[in-house]
Amino acid sequence: MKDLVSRCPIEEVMQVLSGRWPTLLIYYLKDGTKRFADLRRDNPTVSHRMLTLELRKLETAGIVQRTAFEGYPLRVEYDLTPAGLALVPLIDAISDWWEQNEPARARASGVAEVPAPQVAS
Amino acid sequence: MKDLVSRCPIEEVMQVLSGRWPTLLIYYLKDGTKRFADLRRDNPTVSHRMLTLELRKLETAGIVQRTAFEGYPLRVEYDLTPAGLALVPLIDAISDWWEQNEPARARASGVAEVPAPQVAS
DNA sequence: GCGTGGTGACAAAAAAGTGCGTAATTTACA
DNA sequence: TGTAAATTACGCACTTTTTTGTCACCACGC
Repeated sequence: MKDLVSRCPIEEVMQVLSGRWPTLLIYYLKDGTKRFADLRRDNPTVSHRMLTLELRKLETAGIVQRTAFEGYPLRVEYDLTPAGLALVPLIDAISDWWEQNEPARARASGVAEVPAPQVAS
Repeated sequence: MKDLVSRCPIEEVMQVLSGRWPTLLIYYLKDGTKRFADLRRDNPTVSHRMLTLELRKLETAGIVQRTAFEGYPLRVEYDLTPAGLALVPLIDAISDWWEQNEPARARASGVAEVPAPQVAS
């Protein structure tokens, strides 16, 4: 993560969406407003440090809206922004693609044949 | 990357597509058959070790087709599989989404206001 | 002795987990 | 009634784990 800016947009998006959590968090937030503790309950394997870091990243990327309320006990709400909502069907599409291509994966992880053993010209 | 299998498909795809190289490699391969050295020339910053590792990953994921020819000098060709080709427009869509949401990002990285300072009930 | 497409060992760097502290209020319990 | 403890959403320092880079080496042919 040297520089946030790169030549092509794909590199930039992937800096945000790469990793286990970003897409998962987007999925959980798809259901509506969530609080920090809610998201931890949704996915118990994420550490609180990671969760804050990832949420901040999604926030600065304009995907997640963070709303902090004054007073104790603390209360912070997370929502998808309109941009974040627009991203959901795109992630869905990739998810569907993955499921549809399961047979292709099965084939690919199978035999590794040498298809055209060529003779030197 | 503990186990390759997880509950939901998104987690699985992201294990393959996460990182700088997977999507970039798919983009370069979109133009047609490429050899190992071609891909290194396309992106000089990837180390040869990373390139082999990433290509293997994409291969076992059924995205890339590897074709090795007998004889010296060695010759190995890489292509997108039909599944890989089907993935291209989906990545494109996310790339477009990213570009369209640049203004939203600009806003998000701006001020962080406290919207509703609530009084205790 | 360079190019080709790798593999493996080791080192550096990056990412992620762990545990502690913080604030004010609520609740738990003796 | 008093006090200890839990809750909430983190920040910070430290350690562990994972990822990535570097270098050397292989195979052969020109």
